[in-house]
Amino acid sequence: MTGQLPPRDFDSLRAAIVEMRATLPKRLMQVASYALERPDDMAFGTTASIAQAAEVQPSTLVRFAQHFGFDGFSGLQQLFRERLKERNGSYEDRLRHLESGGTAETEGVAILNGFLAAGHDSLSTLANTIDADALERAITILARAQTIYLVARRRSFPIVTYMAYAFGKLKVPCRVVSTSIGNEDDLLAQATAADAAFAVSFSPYAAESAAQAQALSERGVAVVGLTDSALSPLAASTAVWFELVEADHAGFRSLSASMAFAMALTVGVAERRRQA
Amino acid sequence: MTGQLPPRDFDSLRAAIVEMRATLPKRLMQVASYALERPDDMAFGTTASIAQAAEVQPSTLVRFAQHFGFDGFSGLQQLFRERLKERNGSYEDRLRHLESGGTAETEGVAILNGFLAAGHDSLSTLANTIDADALERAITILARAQTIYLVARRRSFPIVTYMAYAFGKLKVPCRVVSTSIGNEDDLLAQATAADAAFAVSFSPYAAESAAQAQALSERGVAVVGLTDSALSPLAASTAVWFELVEADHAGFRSLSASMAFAMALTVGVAERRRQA
DNA sequence: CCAAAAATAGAATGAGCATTCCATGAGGAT
DNA sequence: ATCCTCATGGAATGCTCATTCTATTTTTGG
Repeated sequence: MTGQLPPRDFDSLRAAIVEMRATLPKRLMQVASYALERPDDMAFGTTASIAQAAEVQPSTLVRFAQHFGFDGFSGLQQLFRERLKERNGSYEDRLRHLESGGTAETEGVAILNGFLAAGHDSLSTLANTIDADALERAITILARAQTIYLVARRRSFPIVTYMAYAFGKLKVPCRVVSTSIGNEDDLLAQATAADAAFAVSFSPYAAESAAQAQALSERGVAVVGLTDSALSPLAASTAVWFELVEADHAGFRSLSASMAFAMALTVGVAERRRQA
Repeated sequence: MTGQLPPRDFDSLRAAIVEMRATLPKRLMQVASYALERPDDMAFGTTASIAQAAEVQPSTLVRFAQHFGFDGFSGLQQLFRERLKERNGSYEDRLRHLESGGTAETEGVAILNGFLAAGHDSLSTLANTIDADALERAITILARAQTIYLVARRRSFPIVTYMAYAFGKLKVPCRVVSTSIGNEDDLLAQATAADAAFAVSFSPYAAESAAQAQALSERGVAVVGLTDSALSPLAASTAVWFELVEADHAGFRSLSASMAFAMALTVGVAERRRQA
């Protein structure tokens, strides 16, 4: 490709990269990923700083640029700079475009916008209602635990699935109390007062989740709860619980705020354990 | 002014310039005018190029910067660069606002606010980048399917878990291609051209997801993809794919926007099927 | 399994950069 | 009028940058 004309703008470059995806050598691919992932940094950085961030050699950046027909890295970087400038200039344009486009909105986009609006609402509500003390206590409880038991069903299940994934990455021992073998009770029987649990249950409440939270609580295992109402059966048997109401769109709720909360709790716990 | 602290952001600088308007020497005034008039060029230019454009000496630019408390021109230029970045996404803006406003903020709340800001940002980005046509096509493909196969691993797994739950409620036949029995291939072997699949894969991409999406695609099953980069191995074997980049907080990403998108797609498909 | 080709890492290089320095010029006070 | 102060122009400087070069590793093709 070296002999050809270089892409004229950022979108062309993007297209060229996508097209060559299959044939691009390893390191050049690394640069390509970084370039598309963090275009702002590409615009401002130097070969040295970008190379370090992308974990390649500075010379690789030059080879990458030449691979796409540029003289050197500088020519490539110009594309990223112009992109930033243009984004700025046409900012109002884009807003207007969104507004006008809003009239000819397809049904799919209308639904998506509904969920996006609901997501914003949920996140804002959570920001305003969060109890800082409760959050600290919850982090303390979970950070102290030997093993964290994660209890959830149905709609709440994805939340603990994600937490389990993140905890795993962070080397925090946890177990999802799940049911494909049907040995949940055996699993829970292993929990001791040195452990802790995190239980999630949204309306309509799954009876098992509440029952398991209660069982754990009675055996001296501290339970942190996440639910959507003070009347939730979960609230009764938790040491700390949080109320989180996801805004709904047309009767359906997404998990936008719950996921943000779950990640905050997960990272908070890992951070606390790291400090200790 | 030379001894004082430099302005922290572009607006502060602007205010400082306006305030000193009367007492600023002639050449420094010239620089000030140029800086406010063409901030983009200030962000990208070199002392030489800017000096020429503003019709002053390079050293005047340095003196100008020092006059406002910076070490040199580079520190001043940083303000103009950050201004350009922030215009694009208000994420960092908001984070800094949260930082400055939250005086007695506990660590847990700080982390949560980070994820909330990231969530808002992700949702906004999704709203701005969604391709309405692609969404309609995806809904059409999935609505026509006899059975929808859901492919995802690791971080993406909670998304399809939730979709499976919601599809179940909505009486749309679907199957999560998951692995506790290890019969994934047998499961996929049942898929025909009358079916369709939805595959999710975020970096770092799980090889199995991409492979399964490709296998399905090769057998005539239309695949709708959700990923975070045009370079994702998933993009190669999909009939329609969406790029969704979750903003991160301290290197961790939540699934706020992904969940909103998943629900929009789910409800959109159910709605389309109801109409047909 | 080997040879040829391509890709890569890392040091070397030269150009261009921000910055400093100093001589000169302008303006105001005594 | 003469000094003093501060702004200015422009050359000098040292440093960082993008780029090139070469030895080595990895990949490709017979």
